[in-house]
Amino acid sequence: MGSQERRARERNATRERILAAARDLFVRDGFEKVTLRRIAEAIEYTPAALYVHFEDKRALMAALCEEDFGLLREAMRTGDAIEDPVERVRAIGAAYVDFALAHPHHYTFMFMTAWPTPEEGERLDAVDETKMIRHGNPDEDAYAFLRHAVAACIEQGRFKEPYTDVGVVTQMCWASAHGVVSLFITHGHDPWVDFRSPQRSAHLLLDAVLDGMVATPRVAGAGAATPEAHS
Amino acid sequence: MGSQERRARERNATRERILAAARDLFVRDGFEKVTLRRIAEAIEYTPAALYVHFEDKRALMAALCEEDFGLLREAMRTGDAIEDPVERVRAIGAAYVDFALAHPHHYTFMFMTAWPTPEEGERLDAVDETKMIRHGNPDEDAYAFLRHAVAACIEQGRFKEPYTDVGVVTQMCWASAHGVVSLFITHGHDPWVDFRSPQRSAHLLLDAVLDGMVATPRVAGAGAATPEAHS
DNA sequence: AAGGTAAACTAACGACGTTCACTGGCTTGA
DNA sequence: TCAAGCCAGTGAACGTCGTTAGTTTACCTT
Repeated sequence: MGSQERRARERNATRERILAAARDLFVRDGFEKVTLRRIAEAIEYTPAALYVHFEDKRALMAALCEEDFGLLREAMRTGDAIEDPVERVRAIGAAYVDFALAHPHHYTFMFMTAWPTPEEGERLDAVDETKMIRHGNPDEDAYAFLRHAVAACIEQGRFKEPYTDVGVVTQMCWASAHGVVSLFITHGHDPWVDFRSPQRSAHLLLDAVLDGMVATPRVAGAGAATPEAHS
Repeated sequence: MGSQERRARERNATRERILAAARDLFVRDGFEKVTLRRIAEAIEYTPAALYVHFEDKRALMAALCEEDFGLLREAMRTGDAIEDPVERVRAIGAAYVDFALAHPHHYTFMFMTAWPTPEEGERLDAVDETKMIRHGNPDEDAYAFLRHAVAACIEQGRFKEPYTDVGVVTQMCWASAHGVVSLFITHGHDPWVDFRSPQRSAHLLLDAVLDGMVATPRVAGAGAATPEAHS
């Protein structure tokens, strides 16, 4: 019977309707306005109905972001074709920044929300696998992607000492992009700080960092270390 | 009569007791565990009593952080004696990072929490002055402090093109420190990212950035651009 | 001693996430 | 064909939260 499949399809459809309603509120009003009751109301359901499709609110939000963070993964592959690893890192950073600024609420949720640390008691057992994967995977992907590009830089001897630890350098690059966009998201509209274009700041910062790390800043290379490349 | 003064003193004392109880919960359990009801219970008061001393929860939290952020201001003055402006920026960054890692909950609240943006309707009138000052002032101070050091660098021609915009360069430096510590705070304990010492990463990042911006990286100067200065 | 002031209390409101017993329509198998 | 069972969704409640209005209580002033 295809009826089972139809049921599964219907189930998935309402799941998607829930996520769509949530995304609607999320993108428009931000994280704290997304309420199970509001989501339910939007699709003319009862709040309790959402628990048929998601374990809890956090799982719902995670699923929502996981969907949209496919875009980040895809965007970061922009640099795939670039053979020069330093330029690839630069391209990845630019894509990352563009994504963050295009989806500030998602970005806030995924990269700027400190989840309650597993409280001593609840270790491997209580924290079930799906939760870990849901939360960790999307950006692990992105992280691994950046790390791979950084590793290529180091393997080719493009970075001088002491910038030869893949983990540390990856975090430095990540932090450069994250630092600019997250500051802009939280303080970009504060009146007391004259915020310029975050894109420009981020590009300049990544340029400066890479310029500071490359072994031979102004040698033939591939034009890798000329900050004027971005305006 | 000194009775008025005594009343004021008593009033201030309970205000401090409230803040102390809040800080206790805050430092130990983090932001979302700090509840007006819990604070009140800790000092054997009723939740409603807190509204005699603070306008609302946010004002209470802001007052709490404002107190402790005096430490940040003080810590950042460490570099005051350093005459070389680039080195001063480096010292400021180091103090900033140390503070953030020493007070992660405070740091999260002040620099990583996106406040609800003034919603179109409520502009200059609705958002009253005290709120603005309470929120903006502590880190504006720190921001102005960093900005001043950066301006000295630029005035002395220490940074090459295109790193000559005080605002942009200040934000780049700020973002470098903030990027590392905020990533560490949110993702430092995630199993899927092998986080190294955030201090080391932050120092290296700031070194790389400054190294990438200084006009003549390896010239007599003042040893300003040797990343090995920090391990 | 009477009146005023202000800190603190009692009690409640509305909104939140979450739970649990239930219902009603659909699928299934005899 | 019809009883059994499954399961998406309901209704009502629980405990928590921030916040408010009205009231009490203790002290100060006159």
